[in-house]
Amino acid sequence: MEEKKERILSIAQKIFARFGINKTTMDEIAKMARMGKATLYYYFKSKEDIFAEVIHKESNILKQKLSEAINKVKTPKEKITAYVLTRMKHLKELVNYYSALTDDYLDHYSFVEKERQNFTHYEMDTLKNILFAGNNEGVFQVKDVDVTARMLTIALKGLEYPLIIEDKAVDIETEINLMLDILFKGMEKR
Amino acid sequence: MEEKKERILSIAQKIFARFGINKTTMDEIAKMARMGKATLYYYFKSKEDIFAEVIHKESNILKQKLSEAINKVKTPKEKITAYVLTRMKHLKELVNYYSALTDDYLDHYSFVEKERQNFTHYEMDTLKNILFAGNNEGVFQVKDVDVTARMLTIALKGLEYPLIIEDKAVDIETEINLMLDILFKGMEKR
DNA sequence: ATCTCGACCATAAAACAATAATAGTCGAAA
DNA sequence: TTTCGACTATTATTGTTTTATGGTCGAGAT
Repeated sequence: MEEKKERILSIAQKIFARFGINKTTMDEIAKMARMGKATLYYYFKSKEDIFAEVIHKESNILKQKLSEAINKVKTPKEKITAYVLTRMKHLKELVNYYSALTDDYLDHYSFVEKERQNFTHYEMDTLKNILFAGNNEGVFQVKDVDVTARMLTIALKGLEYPLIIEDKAVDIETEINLMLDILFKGMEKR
Repeated sequence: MEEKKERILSIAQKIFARFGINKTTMDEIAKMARMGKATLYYYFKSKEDIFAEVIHKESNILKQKLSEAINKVKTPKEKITAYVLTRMKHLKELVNYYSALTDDYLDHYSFVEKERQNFTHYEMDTLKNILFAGNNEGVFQVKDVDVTARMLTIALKGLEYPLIIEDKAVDIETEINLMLDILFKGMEKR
């Protein structure tokens, strides 16, 4: 029954978010889901497997939110702005996924690596498409779309840092907008 | 005798670089310096103290290299390029300092935090000065110098990541130059 | 068949004790 | 002023026992 699986996943998601994969026990998940531990193994192969699915779910949520945000606006500039802001906004909410992307101790799980690559791929693809469209519409004049897309992801990576330490003195959204202003001016056709 | 202190520091620097602060013993340092362990305590208060001075020394080396690189060229654009490339090039060489900036397990040492802040301050100051000069010379037209400088540091922070995993497929220097091209275009007066 | 679980096992983690390493001190001496 | 051997108090390591936990199985419920 797919519905039960979902229930387990959403419970596990919360517990993982709070304690991480190591400090979360199968008994805990089972108890919270009001079922025997053995039952979990009827629906999932292992603890890793549950975690992997949680990560995957969160990853898809983020991708969906990003795609939605992009489609809601028209111009390439708006799309990039929407992308960056949406990414910032939702990434920290998806605790498990975020920790999968950043925590070193999760490196050795192959599914984590797979999910990371998958997202990087999506991110690069999406940004490249926007840049291409911008070029075609005559808004941008980006020579090397690949490099520029990579540059954007690098900048996004850098932005995660102030996001974590959440320095209240800095208004991240304003900051991002000013930063994008410069980037846009650099990419604009003239 | 200040010279002896220097000798101890430069020996400790090498050992710390290889084994980190925890796995380095005072006996080791003493033996390498061909002196009794107790003598170390004549020159330094503690092991932390030695490490702090090593960090401080490396931090100063980096600052000096950066200042040199900047002064060697004239235009603001050249200065920024020189800054970024010099930073990339030398940061990974200064092993102890680099690990102080990045390793979480060093967080609780107050001198590490102090050194981090100190460097961030230097970095922001230096970049801001270049941007100001660029504005005054009519090369740049940067509205908010503070935010732009912060943006540059964020981008630099993001660049550290591909630096660590050193993906051979990407030529970092070329990448940086292309990236700076866009940024310059965005900051240029027109 | 599909699903649930108690009882069970093997392994991994925690707790503990005993031992060894190590940071740091001190007084004597060069 | 500088050096260091001998010492101590702490911290880290190692080996051992105990506990916790991931995962299996077969019996029974639906």
